[in-house]
Amino acid sequence: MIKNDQPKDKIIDVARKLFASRGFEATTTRMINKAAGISEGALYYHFPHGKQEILDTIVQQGIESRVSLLAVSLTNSTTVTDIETQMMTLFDQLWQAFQSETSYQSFIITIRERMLLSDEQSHWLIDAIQQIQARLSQAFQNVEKLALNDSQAADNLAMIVMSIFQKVLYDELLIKNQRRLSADVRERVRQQIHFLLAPIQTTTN
Amino acid sequence: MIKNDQPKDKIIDVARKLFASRGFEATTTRMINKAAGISEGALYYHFPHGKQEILDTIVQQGIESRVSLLAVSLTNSTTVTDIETQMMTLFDQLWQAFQSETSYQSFIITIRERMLLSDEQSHWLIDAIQQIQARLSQAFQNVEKLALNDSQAADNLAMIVMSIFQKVLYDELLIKNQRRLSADVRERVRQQIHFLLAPIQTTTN
DNA sequence: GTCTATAATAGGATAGAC
DNA sequence: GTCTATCCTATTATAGAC
Repeated sequence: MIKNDQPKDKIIDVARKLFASRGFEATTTRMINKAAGISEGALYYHFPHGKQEILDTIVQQGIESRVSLLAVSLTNSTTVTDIETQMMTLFDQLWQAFQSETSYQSFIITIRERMLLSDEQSHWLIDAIQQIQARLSQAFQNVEKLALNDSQAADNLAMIVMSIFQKVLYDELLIKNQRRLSADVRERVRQQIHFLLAPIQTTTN
Repeated sequence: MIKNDQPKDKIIDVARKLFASRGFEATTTRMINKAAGISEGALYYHFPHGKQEILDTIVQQGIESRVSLLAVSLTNSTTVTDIETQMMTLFDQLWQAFQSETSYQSFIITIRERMLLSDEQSHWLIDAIQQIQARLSQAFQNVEKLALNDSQAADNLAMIVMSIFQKVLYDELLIKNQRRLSADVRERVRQQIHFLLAPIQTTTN
């Protein structure tokens, strides 16, 4: 994360912080100006359309950054030694995409100000989750160790895994306002994954 | 739902609608006055502390109403004929708690304006879900048909079931702004529940 | 208990100098 | 490209008549 000292980036940076902590409507242009160390007029030079344009820029940047972070790699191999471990790696990668202050803030803003955004902008998380889910389902089908009857079963398994992950994301980030992943929460996820996968693994481990 | 015509209730009613659709900060007292058909001064007679007091009242009422709606009944019997059916009934009950316009609106407000609320107020959903989860775990242990090794397993199963439900609630209500439960979404939940329970049911059906 | 009128302030946005 | 000064409107909240 290169801190660009250009005023435009500075404005985005302080505005993101303010929008995340106080909300878009409660943040005034004067607050942004003061925090960015610029004057009343300068803001409208960089963002002629004012506050809304700053919001759009923040949301758009955030989505782009997370989309690339969420392009997770799943080893499609049939010789996976530990599927559970791989699932936890996937979970950690997912969590990682919301770890940096910037990611976290723009995530909060994107969810909370959804009525000010386009459907496209507010649906990004569901879309991203669905894409990972599809690739997860594919990966499950290629794992011979799993006793899955058909592609429908793989779909269901992938959906359940993503539900477990997503519940944690929503609860911790959105409701509890908790950016750090506690060992406790992670352990509970691990146990659920273990419980879920154990009965459908073939006995020849 | 008795529509009370008292001005105080009318104010709460229109404010809830406005807060849900436009957000708290973007809603002015003038909008509320106009929509409620009262004058500038009347609002401050009923709510001396202004907008924030209205918000608190709405959130508090919403939590109380949902807490009672979420006091779901689980038949603790060991002779359950169809556990899957019972899970779907639970899901429908859960969904029902957010179905009425009033419930839906105050839910949206409670999540979105969480920075203006106390931790207690914003944690209610997680707490409610956890309570249902605990009773669900207990119920699972009492069902002989399920091949659950220990209480830990029942906990995990209950957590996974609630994750499946909660993901749907968040996605549909919060992100998609979709209050009606589509048959498609419900069917996907049913399949996941089936997939989850099938392998751990004893063969002697 | 509800009204009208208005005070006091803060909001977004712009003009024009430098 | 950045500043100061300011316009215009909207905001919350109150005073005082009825």
